[in-house]
Amino acid sequence: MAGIEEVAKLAGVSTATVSRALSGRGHVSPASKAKVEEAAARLGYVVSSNASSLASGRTRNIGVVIPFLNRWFFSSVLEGAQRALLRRGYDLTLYNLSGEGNERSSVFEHFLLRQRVDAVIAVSLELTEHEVARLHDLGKPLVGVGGPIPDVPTLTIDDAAVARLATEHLIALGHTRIAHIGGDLEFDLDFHLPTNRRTGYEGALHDAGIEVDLRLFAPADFTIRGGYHAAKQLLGAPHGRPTAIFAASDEMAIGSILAARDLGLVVPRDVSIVGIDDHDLSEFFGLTTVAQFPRLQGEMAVDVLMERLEPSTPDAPAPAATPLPYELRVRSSTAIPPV
Amino acid sequence: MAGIEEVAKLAGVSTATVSRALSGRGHVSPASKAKVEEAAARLGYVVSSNASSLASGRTRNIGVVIPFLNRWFFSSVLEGAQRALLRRGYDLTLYNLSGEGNERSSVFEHFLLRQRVDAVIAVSLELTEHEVARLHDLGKPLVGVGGPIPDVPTLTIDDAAVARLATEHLIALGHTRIAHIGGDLEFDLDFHLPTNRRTGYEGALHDAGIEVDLRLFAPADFTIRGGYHAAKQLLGAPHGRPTAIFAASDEMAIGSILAARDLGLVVPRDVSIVGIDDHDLSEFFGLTTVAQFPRLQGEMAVDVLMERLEPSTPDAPAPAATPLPYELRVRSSTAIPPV
DNA sequence: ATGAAAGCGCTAACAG
DNA sequence: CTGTTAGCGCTTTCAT
Repeated sequence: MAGIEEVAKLAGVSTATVSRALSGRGHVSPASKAKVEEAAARLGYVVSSNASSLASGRTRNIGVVIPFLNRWFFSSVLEGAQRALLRRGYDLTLYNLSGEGNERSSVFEHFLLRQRVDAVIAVSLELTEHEVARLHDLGKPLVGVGGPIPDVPTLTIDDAAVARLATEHLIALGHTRIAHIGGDLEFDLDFHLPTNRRTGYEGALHDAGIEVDLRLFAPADFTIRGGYHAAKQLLGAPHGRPTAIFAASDEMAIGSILAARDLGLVVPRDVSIVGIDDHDLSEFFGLTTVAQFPRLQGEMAVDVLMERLEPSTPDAPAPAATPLPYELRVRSSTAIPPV
Repeated sequence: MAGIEEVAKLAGVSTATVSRALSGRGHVSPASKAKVEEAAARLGYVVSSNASSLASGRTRNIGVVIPFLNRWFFSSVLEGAQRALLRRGYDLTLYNLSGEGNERSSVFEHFLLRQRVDAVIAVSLELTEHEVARLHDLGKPLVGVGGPIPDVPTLTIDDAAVARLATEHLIALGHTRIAHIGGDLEFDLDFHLPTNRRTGYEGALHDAGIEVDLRLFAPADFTIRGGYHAAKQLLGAPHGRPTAIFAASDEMAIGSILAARDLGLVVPRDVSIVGIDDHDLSEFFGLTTVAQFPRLQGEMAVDVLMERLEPSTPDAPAPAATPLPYELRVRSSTAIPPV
């Protein structure tokens, strides 16, 4: 493994110049820069990130703390963040908190503190004040994705607005008996997404003069399976069956489609179904949904961090709570209600 | 941020003792060890991984190179590896190669070489000799998961045996017209899994005296959607329809179940379907499958690496190609063939 | 624009 | 079992 000294020798300059030429900080004449680059390439030289970090205090590494890896939303955010970081020459160190609670504390008490990361991205995690403070003390910027964290810049879609849009789509088609499959309480603890979506749903009904019928609400766990069971309850009722279901996630909506089929109902003729996400599977199922763009959210989180780590303009405007895009995608799971 | 010196002062010992007490290498009296730990806790001291790495040459960080994040197999392997590493106090730095080809080369030419990782786990990646050599030169152990890499210890299920087991299950039920949905060529380039599974399938047929009918093979892309379309082809044939389908992955098998339903066929009465994986969704669909355990595979990969990084016994036995467990899970998608 | 040299914070001989 | 000390490989003032 060639060191900086060898590169310096080969290029006929000092190690300081090599460092400057390769990192881009400080001025170096084009001539020396070329010589250094050529020498580095010839020797296959790559800076040691440890030595560099120790000397400079910057690691060029970002920590991403995330509760799940095997769910569409989370893996998509992760993918977006990874891409954006790689492009900028940053590494991504992953902390998955899917296990029990003590993993969480060890991540916050040890892993994140050992100076391995310059900043952290917390995905759908409600951090305690103490956790935030700990990071803050170290001067590590923190940005959240999905689920607001007090005093921390966070990227999160407007869940109420998204839910309202989905519901309004059904209302516009003429539906009035619109059921909702939302999150159960357990899910609401971590981030208030289910509540917010439900609020949007109820708001839309209310504005349309439709009374909210509590019997048309069913909780589930955001999985296909959970959505299936919830929808069976809703659609199996002998009287007053809803003509439409708004599910708080595409996976639950897909479960609802399958439940409808098993009950002999034709979607969308007998029942319309709409979800939120635009999950990978949604197109296949012809699911109408409100798309959110988690990959983009991951990328944007990186953008926000970079602006704080390497401000392009001195007056870095801290985007407090950037609104994120979403978009209704009408496919074949929604139609006018049965006559 | 407290440093080692302050801890040493507070504990009344030298920095060397602090280092030894906290890292566990070298002998320290229980008394000093206790004092050091107490002092460290009081000051909220955590070693700087950079300084430690630079001085010791060990980073306590493992690189994981993986082609997808949003597929069940891959995210499960990742999750397993992450858990196992966290438990041992290691970090995991992620390199996702899902983008274009140049991401791959930059990962191998720069990221992995900057001394940030002690070792790398390559998931379902066929590395070039050059890539392997590059890592080898740096003295970085490398272990593969899924898909053999020449001269590198690799954890991979016996795809042929797994496929054979699935097929034999169908044969034992009395099926003789057994179709196979396998990978298309594109998939075979990276790791020969599709070919191996097909070989197992054909071997089982052959041993049972059943002739392989090429018309009963359909390629797909390992997704639900792909499996759906392939199965429609297979099951839509007016004559000589297969009575069973063996899909090379659960996602394709699930697609097949959906296709059968759309064609008015009842599973398993009219057609039996079996997959490989035991995907999260398989139980919900009642899919009979051969389970593999990707989370375990990720954990085992870490075990193998640890044995090389921190040998427990001097005579570290390099496990060349550990066979991995798999298990037939019979559910409700397979039955005797229609009369 | 470039070089000399002083560390960054810790670990690992080496003594004792 | 513990302290002393010399680096680990690079970045960054401070001069020039």
